[in-house]
Amino acid sequence: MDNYIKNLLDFFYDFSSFLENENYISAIDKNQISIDYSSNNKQGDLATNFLLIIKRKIIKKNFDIEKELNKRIKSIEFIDRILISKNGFINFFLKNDFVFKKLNEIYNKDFLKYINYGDGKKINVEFVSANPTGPLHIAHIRGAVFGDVLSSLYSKTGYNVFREYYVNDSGSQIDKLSNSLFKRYLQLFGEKIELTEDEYPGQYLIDIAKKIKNQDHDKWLNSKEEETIKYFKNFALENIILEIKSDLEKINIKFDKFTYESDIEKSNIIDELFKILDKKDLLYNGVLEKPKGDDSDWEPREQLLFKSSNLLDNEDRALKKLNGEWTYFANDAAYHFDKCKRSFDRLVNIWGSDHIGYIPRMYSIIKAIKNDETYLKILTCQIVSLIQNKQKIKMSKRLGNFVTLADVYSKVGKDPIRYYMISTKNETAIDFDLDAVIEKNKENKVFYCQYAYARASSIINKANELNINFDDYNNYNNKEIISDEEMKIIKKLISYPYLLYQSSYYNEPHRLTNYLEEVCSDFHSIWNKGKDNESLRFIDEKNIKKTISKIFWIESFRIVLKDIFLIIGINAPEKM
RNA sequence: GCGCCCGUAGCUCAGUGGAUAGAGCAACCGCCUUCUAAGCGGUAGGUCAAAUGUUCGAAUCAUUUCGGGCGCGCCA
Repeated sequence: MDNYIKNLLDFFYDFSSFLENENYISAIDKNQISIDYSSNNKQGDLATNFLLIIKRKIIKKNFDIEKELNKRIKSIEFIDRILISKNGFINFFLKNDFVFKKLNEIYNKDFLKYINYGDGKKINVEFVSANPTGPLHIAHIRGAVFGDVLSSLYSKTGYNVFREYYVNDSGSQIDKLSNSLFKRYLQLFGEKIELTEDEYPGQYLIDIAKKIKNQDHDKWLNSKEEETIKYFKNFALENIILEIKSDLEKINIKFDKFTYESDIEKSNIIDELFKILDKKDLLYNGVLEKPKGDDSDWEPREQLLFKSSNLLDNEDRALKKLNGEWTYFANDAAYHFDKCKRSFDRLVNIWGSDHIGYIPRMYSIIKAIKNDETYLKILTCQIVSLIQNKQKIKMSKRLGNFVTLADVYSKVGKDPIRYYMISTKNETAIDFDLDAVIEKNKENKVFYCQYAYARASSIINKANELNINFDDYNNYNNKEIISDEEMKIIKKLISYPYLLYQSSYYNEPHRLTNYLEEVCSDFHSIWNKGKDNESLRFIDEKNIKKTISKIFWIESFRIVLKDIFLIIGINAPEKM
């Protein structure tokens, strides 16, 4: 949190303690006191609800709280004056000198010291983790971008971030994948063999089969079955994972580690975890209740269960399949145990909304291991529906009609994808109208913000050409040469560190794009005022003093924009 | 049936205890002899799904109802 906001909060904590100690008011919940940037800056720069909180708690009515407040507030050096509104808000006006001092911190990129809220802690962010049974499609992009931007945001706010992808390269889905690939290979040799309904029909497996044919020719037509299956499985996985990595790189996403489920299975980490669970009396052999929904082929069977209902889940969960293999959950639990052991201070998972039902059991595992309910945080992304020809497209892997990341990338490019995917709150389901994004750039606000950056850059370049030197800036009295509109944008710029803090704290990167659009709108507006009125232009060669004070905030504006662009992973073009 | 998410302008979405509910797109009217018009200014557009409650104050919290989405076996 930026220090002056904290100072102000502390002031009101102290003030309320004073009022309580003197029995002017009864005890209040201090957490209810808030300091916010005002939505309407005519009423002030910051506001607090303090008086509203204590309103009902007043004991001694003859004590003039406002008078006492006015007296004490003078001790805060950055407050120019306060204004108490009719409805009870206390509005603060910042001193101009202070505002320019904070702007100077932005200009000197000296603001990060206020937002070191991660304090160097190690945080592991697991995201995407799409099954390697096919290329990434539109639904995966959201989680990918969200996880990546959130990670950058954590870095920015002082965390030591580790990006990780969990590859489910094991289990029956992978067997189906290699079977599908083998059938495609056989088809290339004219064999009349069809995929079953639950196998993978996408074109990508035909392409991979062709690769095998080109490389090995008919080698696998008559080989030993066991060897063949193994070969096709590895070949499919290797190729698909490579493609996934390359797709992610297209939109600038890189991981520090890919962890493979098959490696977890091979290690003894599952046994290790189970010893712990057993010691805590959380394992037993039992029969699960009959499921709701479709239960046509269900029959009661005894199996190894995790007593998650004792922890944070509403029922117990299976760990072992009837055929003796571990369930997906057992492996994933072991994987999380492994992450716990790798000395991270926090774990964050980004999951698709289709895994929401799975959250309580994973929290239960972490609680069993760490006895800490905050160690792991699972965030979910709601689905992205694709709109084409004004209609929602139902995507299905089985039908093979999903739109891939590569498709979307080739049509709109990296920046619009990233910007769009991050500008909506992760828990809102979104409709992605591909036609609109392709046809009209305007539909995507990324260009609006980048254009503001390009315009600002052109000013700076021109100033450089004119050899205008910013060093004297702090000697000037800027009040007289900065307009109200410019003051407004400057005040928004100095709130940037607080924005970073809040976005990181609430895990909400979309706050960044909201802020961007606001500040860019202000900038475009000021720019156009200079078109109508020459005296409002940024560069005036006859008045270098005025020019420098304008350029100073424009450069600060660029610094903030570039900083945000970097976090959300888009380009900062100096020309458009 | 149960769990989670959502319902805000014609469309896509912000706002999630605070002041007169916002933006973009679409519509309409203006602004390029100009530091970049991918821009700006203006007009129009709202029962914040509904009801009740909590509160000094509710789009925001609680309860209920309606509507939509995603889940709910030993799949992954």
